Amino acid sequence: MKSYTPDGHIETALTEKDAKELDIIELFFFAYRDFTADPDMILEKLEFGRAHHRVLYFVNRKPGMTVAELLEVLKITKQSLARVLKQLIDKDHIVQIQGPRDRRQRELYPTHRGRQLALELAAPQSRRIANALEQLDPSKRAVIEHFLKAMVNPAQWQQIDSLPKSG
Amino acid sequence: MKSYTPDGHIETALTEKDAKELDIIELFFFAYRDFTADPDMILEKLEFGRAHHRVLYFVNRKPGMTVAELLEVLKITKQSLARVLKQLIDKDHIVQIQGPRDRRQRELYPTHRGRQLALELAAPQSRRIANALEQLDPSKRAVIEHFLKAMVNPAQWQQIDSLPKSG
DNA sequence: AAATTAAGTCAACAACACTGACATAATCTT
DNA sequence: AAGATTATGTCAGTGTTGTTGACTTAATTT
Repeated sequence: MKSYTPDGHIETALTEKDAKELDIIELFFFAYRDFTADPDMILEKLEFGRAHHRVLYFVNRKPGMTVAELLEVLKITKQSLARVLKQLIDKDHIVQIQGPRDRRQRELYPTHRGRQLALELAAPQSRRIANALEQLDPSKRAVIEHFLKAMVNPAQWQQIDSLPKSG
Repeated sequence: MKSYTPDGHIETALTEKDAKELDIIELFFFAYRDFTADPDMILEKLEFGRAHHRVLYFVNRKPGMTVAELLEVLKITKQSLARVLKQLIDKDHIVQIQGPRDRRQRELYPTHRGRQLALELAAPQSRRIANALEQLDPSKRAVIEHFLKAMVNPAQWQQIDSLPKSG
């Protein structure tokens, strides 16, 4: 059914017959694109980028996190983290405190400003999610969460589970 | 309940009480991180990046797409697309054909090689999704699709709807 | 005392995005 | 037919976010 042209190019679209789950592959792309676009606009005004957002987010979710833990979650190198973290510290969004048990470690905490910004950045994302869930009946929430968690490598579920629940 | 320390840093974690849907915010982050990691490994060997993947994907999904259409979907500038597209053309994954109606346009088509690579890149992503769905009963598939579509800006639903269905 | 670990730093580099300016060819408008 | 607009391509410069590799410092472990 794949139609070839004289010069060898393909005119037939790739569809579900060729590869499964294409619809979800592209929905995931579009959803993530728009999901990140909202905070990006806020960050631009502060001369921060998406990398700053990620650091700020996780430090707020787990205050006292060490540098090594953060690197594990973000899956980037310490040199890459260094620049971004330095800027967040300089602009008084995060502070580093020498680890009490092991004084080589640096525990990361948000300042009041850092907490405020994290909340401001979370707001449009919460709104987008709440809006998407509203169109579903409440029992469906668990389905979404289960699906998303199953999309994550099981080896890293521990990262998710280590974050605090609603409390 | 927010506990301040003498020097002003915050030790209390950000939780659902402070901002809604945090669990889905972070699940979305982790899921997308791992979802893109699989094709990234394949691309590395070919000296391609994630940008090449996105171009190749959409050209395969809608052969004959023009440059302008692609820019709209990817939300990048033509200068940014140029480099990546040139490399895909040089390495014989995509061809450009002068538009038959409007000869200013360049219609983009995958070559056989380009189709093969698109399939190879889609494979691990399909597998990951199929595996995540397997743990749910089949009726739940529609719930996921509905949720993901609702996460996309309605103004861009037309981009999703313009892609070919299984047919 | 020696080895290892946590973190920081310097330097070079690459991918992928951006802005602004300009060129060419084709189409549309008047 | 002339002029304006459109689709694409290209050149040059810049910024963010990532990489590798090498080295330092201080603290902890062996």
